[in-house]
Amino acid sequence: MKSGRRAHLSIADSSSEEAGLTGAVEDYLKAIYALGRGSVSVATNDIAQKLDLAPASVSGMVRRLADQGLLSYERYRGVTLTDLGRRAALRTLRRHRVIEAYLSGALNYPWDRVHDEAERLEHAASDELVDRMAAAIGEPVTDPHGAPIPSREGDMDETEYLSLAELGAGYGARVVRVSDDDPEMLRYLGELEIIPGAEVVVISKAPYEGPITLRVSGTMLSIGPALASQVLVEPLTDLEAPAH
Amino acid sequence: MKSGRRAHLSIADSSSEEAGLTGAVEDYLKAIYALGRGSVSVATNDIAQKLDLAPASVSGMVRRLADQGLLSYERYRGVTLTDLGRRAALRTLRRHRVIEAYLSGALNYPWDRVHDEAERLEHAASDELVDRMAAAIGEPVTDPHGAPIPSREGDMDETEYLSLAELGAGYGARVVRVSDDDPEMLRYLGELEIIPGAEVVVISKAPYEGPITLRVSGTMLSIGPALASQVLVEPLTDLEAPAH
DNA sequence: CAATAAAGTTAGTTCAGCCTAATTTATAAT
DNA sequence: ATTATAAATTAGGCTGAACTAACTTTATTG
Repeated sequence: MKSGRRAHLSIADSSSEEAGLTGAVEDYLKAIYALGRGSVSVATNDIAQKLDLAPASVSGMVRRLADQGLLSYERYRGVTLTDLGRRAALRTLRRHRVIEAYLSGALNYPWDRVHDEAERLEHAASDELVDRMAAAIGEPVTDPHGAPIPSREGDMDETEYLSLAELGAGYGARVVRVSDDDPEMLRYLGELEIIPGAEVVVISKAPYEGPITLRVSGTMLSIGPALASQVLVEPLTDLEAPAH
Repeated sequence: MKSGRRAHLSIADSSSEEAGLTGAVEDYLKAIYALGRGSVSVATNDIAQKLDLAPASVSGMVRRLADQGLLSYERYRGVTLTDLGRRAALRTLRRHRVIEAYLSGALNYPWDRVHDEAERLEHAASDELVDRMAAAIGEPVTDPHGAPIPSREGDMDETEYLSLAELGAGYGARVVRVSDDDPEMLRYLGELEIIPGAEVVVISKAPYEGPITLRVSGTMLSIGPALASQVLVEPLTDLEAPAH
């Protein structure tokens, strides 16, 4: 091999220079982390579905990732991130969410478009840039959709929340997080003011997957359970069964 | 080909979604533009050198770029950008320089590090992001090194400037631009306060590529011609041959 | 104007990531 | 225990973008 060459090794040397992972690898790790909440074993088909790839492609990549020590893998048995892989995943997650928060907070990006932009920038931004962004907007602890931002050291709040669909009629709750990858859904939720921090009260739930009626900032509205399940909430204990 | 697939086609669909050029292609176009000032024919070997690639690699890529209509190419004869190619190059240049200006202006990035960061981000940032950045810092017309930023429409100030090495002894000038890709040199120039906007007076020039003595913001200093040739200036007609 | 140097090109490889098609393994149901 | 189904894997191919080694063109110059 000629030594000084290779300005472009695809984008291999792009992002986290420290780690030297390609964008594709970072996406796999993120997906595996998301599916396995960090340590549970993940099915290759689920990875394929999440990344919109053919299952065969995942089999191939997963072997390479195992060779690189990013995950452990037994044929036909699913994969689990190693410590190295988990840390890399969290680093990418931090990048992604800091970038989202920055775009929203500093550049007034609408919340339904930050995800796609961050999806690309997360592979190109240096740690220094990400840290400067975080500092510039006051070290946020969540992204614009309420997802927790891992610390520089790789710790992340893993609290599990209830979804709005699971909340019983009569209960009040505060919205903590909404799913971030469907722009249209985000625009709709925004219109309804179902955003992190908002207080909602479940007025009623129709049976058989029927509509859920809510009061959100004084307004009544009802949404389907598919949408409600994408909204995570923290029940307000002091606001049970309000006058109705 | 399967239709809905392909989440990762390398980074092909990343950057200027409108154009769908890969990062490598954008780099080639930028290099060719820089070498040919837009319309002059450029030698493939020069491209190879600029991008730090083997000449053979350039031969291959250049053919593909010609197929895509981005440049015109005759074997053994060098390449010339087409209109399409030129516009793509200027789009990338705009991205690059707006990003540099933004990093410097909004995030306090030191001017010797903005280039490398922008080099990666320019392939990932959307036009919308670039426009928002430009707006956020007041639509700058140059980057932190004094290089002109192409307009959204693809026009760029192509004024040619004299280098400090070419300026005669006794003449005063204003620094308009310094070359941007050597961090160490930039740090040194920064220390000397030889930065865009600074006024310099050439006190004397030693013969045979000897040192050039300058006065910069009240201080005397001397630099070699190699460095001086990287500093572009605009002579101040009203400041000739100052008392000395 | 031939000899050589310099510039540029082909040919053939490699690697990352993807694909489809065919096959294998694991699981669940009779 | 066999068999159907679902999940996962191999096998084989393709593209983009690089490389080396060997060859061809063009340019230079005695």
